[in-house]
Amino acid sequence: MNIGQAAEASGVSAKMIRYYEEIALIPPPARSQSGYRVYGPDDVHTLRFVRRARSLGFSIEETGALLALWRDRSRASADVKAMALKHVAELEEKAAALKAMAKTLRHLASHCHGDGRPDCPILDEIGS
Amino acid sequence: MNIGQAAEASGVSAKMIRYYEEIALIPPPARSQSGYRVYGPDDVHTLRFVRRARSLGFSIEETGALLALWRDRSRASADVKAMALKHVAELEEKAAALKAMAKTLRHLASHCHGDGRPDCPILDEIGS
DNA sequence: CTTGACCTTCCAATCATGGGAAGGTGTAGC
DNA sequence: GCTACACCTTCCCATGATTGGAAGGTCAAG
Repeated sequence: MNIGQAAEASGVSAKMIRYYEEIALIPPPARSQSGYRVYGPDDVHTLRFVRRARSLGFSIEETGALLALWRDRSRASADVKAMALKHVAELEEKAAALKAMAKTLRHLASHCHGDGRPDCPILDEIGS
Repeated sequence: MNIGQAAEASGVSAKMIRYYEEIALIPPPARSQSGYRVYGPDDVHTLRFVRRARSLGFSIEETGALLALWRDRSRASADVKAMALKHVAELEEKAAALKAMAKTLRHLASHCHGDGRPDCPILDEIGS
């Protein structure tokens, strides 16, 4: 299958497939006589793995590490678990930061009349 | 005061002050005879406003809009409140997305032995 | 009058992705 | 066989916010 069909089948855009190949996240696929990239089911499988890892918030570099673990049949599951839990902690930290921002801002907004008058504690507070 | 002192006083790095000026988020300051940027207390005040808006998660573009509202004494507080609440919603959406990722991953990790054996449901699930 | 801390501009890199140009290829219909 | 169109190739550029560094000018203290 060509890159467009692999994109369709994996949920990774053709652009990104080429990019992942360029940065060596995935191996270069076979080529047809005319130079077209040719993908097989295993390649699509790998691409789907990458897409899911990315959708779980892993960076491309982390995704590469996960891929290596995925392909290494002899790795210890403890390695994978450690990486996952470290990532969970990072995700929760980021989520908490965003929620703290939202909380602060919602608090400020609750003190703002929100009518036609110009006085607004939100801006007053940001600019104080 | 020079840019280094303005950076110190505002909490915005000298690099970013120059960048904000370049993209016209803030007005160009006065210049000394030798070409050094010269900042006054109002400039520092503006920079501090920018820093706080950024720390509340507003993009630079949104920060520019807030700055315009801040300087416009005749704006309606409703405009500010609407913008703030829209931003709160976006922040909460992003936080929820991160938490969903964390939850999924924590769930996967809870089913992983995390010992020396190779079988690991985390990778199995990502790659299925 | 030298040293060191500061300033200037310019250029490049980061991370992940998308957009588009210029040109080659594959296939369907006529 | 020719034409149209969808697809492929590589290459360069843009995003958003920030940091890093190089090359060179300025200022103040010793």
